[in-house]
Amino acid sequence: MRADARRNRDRIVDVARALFRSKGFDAVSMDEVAKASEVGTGTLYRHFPTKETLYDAVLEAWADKVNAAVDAALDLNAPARDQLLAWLTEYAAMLTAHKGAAARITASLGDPGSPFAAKCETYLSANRRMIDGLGPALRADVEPMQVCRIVGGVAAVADSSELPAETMKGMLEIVADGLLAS
Amino acid sequence: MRADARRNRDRIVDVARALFRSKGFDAVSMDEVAKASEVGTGTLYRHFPTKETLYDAVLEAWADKVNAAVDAALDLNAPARDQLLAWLTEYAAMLTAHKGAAARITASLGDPGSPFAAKCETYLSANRRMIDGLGPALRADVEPMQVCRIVGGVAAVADSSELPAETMKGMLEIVADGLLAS
DNA sequence: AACTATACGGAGACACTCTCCGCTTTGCAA
DNA sequence: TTGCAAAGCGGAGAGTGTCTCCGTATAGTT
Repeated sequence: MRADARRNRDRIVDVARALFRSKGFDAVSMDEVAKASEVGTGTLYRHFPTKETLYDAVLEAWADKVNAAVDAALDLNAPARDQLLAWLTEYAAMLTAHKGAAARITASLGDPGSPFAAKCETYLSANRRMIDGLGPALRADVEPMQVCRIVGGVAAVADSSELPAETMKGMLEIVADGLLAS
Repeated sequence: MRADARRNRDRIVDVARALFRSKGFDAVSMDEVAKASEVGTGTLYRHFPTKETLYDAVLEAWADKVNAAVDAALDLNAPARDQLLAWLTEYAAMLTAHKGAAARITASLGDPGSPFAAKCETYLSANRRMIDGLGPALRADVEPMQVCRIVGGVAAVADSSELPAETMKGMLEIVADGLLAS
C-alpha cells in the first residue's frame, strides 16, 4: 500500500471512530466521515467498500479487550456468580461502548458472511472460555452462542434506550441467575 | 372523515399489514405501500405522517392478543415455571410475528413520545399481571419493565437472525429460570 | 346545481449509500 | 535526476429511500 493511502486509511479510521462514538453508527453519514477526514467519498469507499467494513475497522482493537476481560473475571477470587456477573457486565459494557454496535454485532452472530464475523468468533470463544472456566457452577447445557445472544440482546436494548448502568445490572443479574446451575 | 378517506385508510392498513408481514418493516418502502394500495404517496402520508405510525396502525389488534395470552398462561394448571415459560414463549412469538417489530417496539419501551407508546403500556401491564399472578414463585424484585426488555431483546435477536423456535426456547428457559425465585 | 371543505396524487426536495471515471501523485527504474 | 506506469484521489451523479407541497378532483351540504 502506498504511503499516502496508508496515511489516509489510518486518518479515516481515527476520525470515524470519534464520530461513531459520539453520535452513533446510524447518525453518521459516509459523506460526513469523508469530509471530516478530508478525503473524497471515492477514496473512502476505496478503503472501505461498505459502511459496515469501516465500522469493523473502527472496532479492531476490541478482540484484545474481550480476552483480557475473561481473564480478569476468571482470576477474580470470588463465587462463581460474581465471576459470571463481572464478565457479563464487562461484556455488555464493551458492546454498548459504541452506540448502535450491540444490535449490529449481535444480529450477525450466525452469519459467516458478515463483516463482523471475526468479532463474533472472538466473542464466542471468550464465552466458551468463561463457560469452561466456571464449569459445573453453570447449568449443564449452556452454549456460548446462547450467552452471546441473550447478553447481546439485552445490551442492544440498553443501548437504544440509553439505560443507566444500574438498570443494566438488574437485568444481567437475572440472566446470570438463569445461567447458573439451580 | 369522508367516506373515500375511510375506505382508503382501511385499504392501506390491510395492504401494509400483508407487505410488512411477508417482507419485514425495513424491506417495504412507503412508495411500495402507496402503489399496492392504489393511492398516491401524498394520500398515504396524509393518513400516516410517518412510516412508524403506519406500522402502529398495522399492529393495532395486538393488544387483545397479549391479554388473552396472559390469561391462558395463568389458567394453565401447571407449575409456575411452566406458566411463566408459556407466557414468555407466546410473548416472544408475538413480537417476532412481524419481521423487525421486536427491535422497534422494545427500543421504544421507555419513550412516551414513540408511536408505539400505547403498545408498550399494554405489554408492561400484561407483564405486571403475570408477575402478580405468579406471586412468590418469582424473585421478589422483578419489574415488568425488566421482563419486557430482556424478552424483547432476545426476541429482537431471534428475529434478526431468523432463529428457529427451538433455539428460542433454550434462551427463554434461561431467562425464565433467572426470573424465578432461587 | 352550486359551492366549499376535504381528500387525492404525483412531482420533487432532501438525505443517504455507493459507483464511475478522469485527474493526480507516488515510488521505482533507467 | 527524470520519466512513467501503477496506484490512489475526489467529486459528480445514479439509485433508493422518506416525506412535503400544492394544484386538481370529489364528497357532502344547501
